[in-house]
Amino acid sequence: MTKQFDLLQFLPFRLNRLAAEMSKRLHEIYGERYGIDIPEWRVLATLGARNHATAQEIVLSTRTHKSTISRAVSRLIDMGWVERARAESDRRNLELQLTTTGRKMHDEIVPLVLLAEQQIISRLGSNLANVQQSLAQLESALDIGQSG
Amino acid sequence: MTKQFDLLQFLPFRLNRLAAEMSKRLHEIYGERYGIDIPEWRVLATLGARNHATAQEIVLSTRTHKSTISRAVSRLIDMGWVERARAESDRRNLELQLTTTGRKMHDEIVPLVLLAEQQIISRLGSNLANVQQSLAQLESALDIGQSG
DNA sequence: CGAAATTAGTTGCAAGTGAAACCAATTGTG
DNA sequence: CACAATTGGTTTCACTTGCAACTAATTTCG
Repeated sequence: MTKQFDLLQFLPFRLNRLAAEMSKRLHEIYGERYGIDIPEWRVLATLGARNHATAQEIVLSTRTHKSTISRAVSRLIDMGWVERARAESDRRNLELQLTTTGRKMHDEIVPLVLLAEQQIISRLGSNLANVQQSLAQLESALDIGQSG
Repeated sequence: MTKQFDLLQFLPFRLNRLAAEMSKRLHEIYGERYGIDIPEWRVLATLGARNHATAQEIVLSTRTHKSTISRAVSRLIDMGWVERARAESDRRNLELQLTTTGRKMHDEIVPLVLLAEQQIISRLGSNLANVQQSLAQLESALDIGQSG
């Protein structure tokens, strides 16, 4: 018999469990109230921060599959939150940006998710800096660039 | 305009991205070589550590949905890695345990995944203790019990 | 004892996802 | 200039998953 293996101490498992629990809580907020899912939220948040971006840029910065982003963008366009136009520079590129409505929704949702994050963060107390540092170290160990 | 929201610094997003990257790397090891997926691996690892358990116990300790565990167990039984028998004590319970083959596969796979974990961990260097502590703090902040 | 409630596990169904094939527009090169 | 190669994005398909409804075995309690 090999040395006992402890799943509960296994790094990938712990990360998975933390991420699943956190996503679930978040989605309870923006999912129910605004009818969007996680990929749509990521698009919204990215466009909110950048003002405009192509789908490809969103793919890279969020590390989400391009077909997932494509579908999320389509839905946001259907909802009237996002608009799309061919870029002048390279007409293959479709520049995305929030509509007035999209901006309004973004500005409404962001404080809610920040509040939810804050509730977790507050429970970390003085360990917050430590945790943030650890996340950065893990990202670095996994070659996940800071900017995507 | 609200204060800019930075997705890349957002705790849930970072956890998701870390977990996704880690799972992907792990699955490249046991998935390709042994033809099992993540839920099956979780069942295997749990039974390997406990010798026997019910599906419900695996559900609780891995925090995986019971239908997912049910299907993973079925496949492992089909593969001849796990066997099942009604418990004497409470005949609703189906006690699961590894077969001889299952134990052999477990003992083969565990060193491989531990090696993969070790490669990440080694890149954390002296920060390892710090990271482990942070994970425990996050688990605690999210009310994820240590034992499931 | 027997009906109602409880608990373990399975399965049908609908929704979401990634891989790969595909389409569209542009750019590079002979 | 035309055609191959590249790049951005979409869609089809197969698969996974969670939820909810279900079956089965057991326990509780009038």
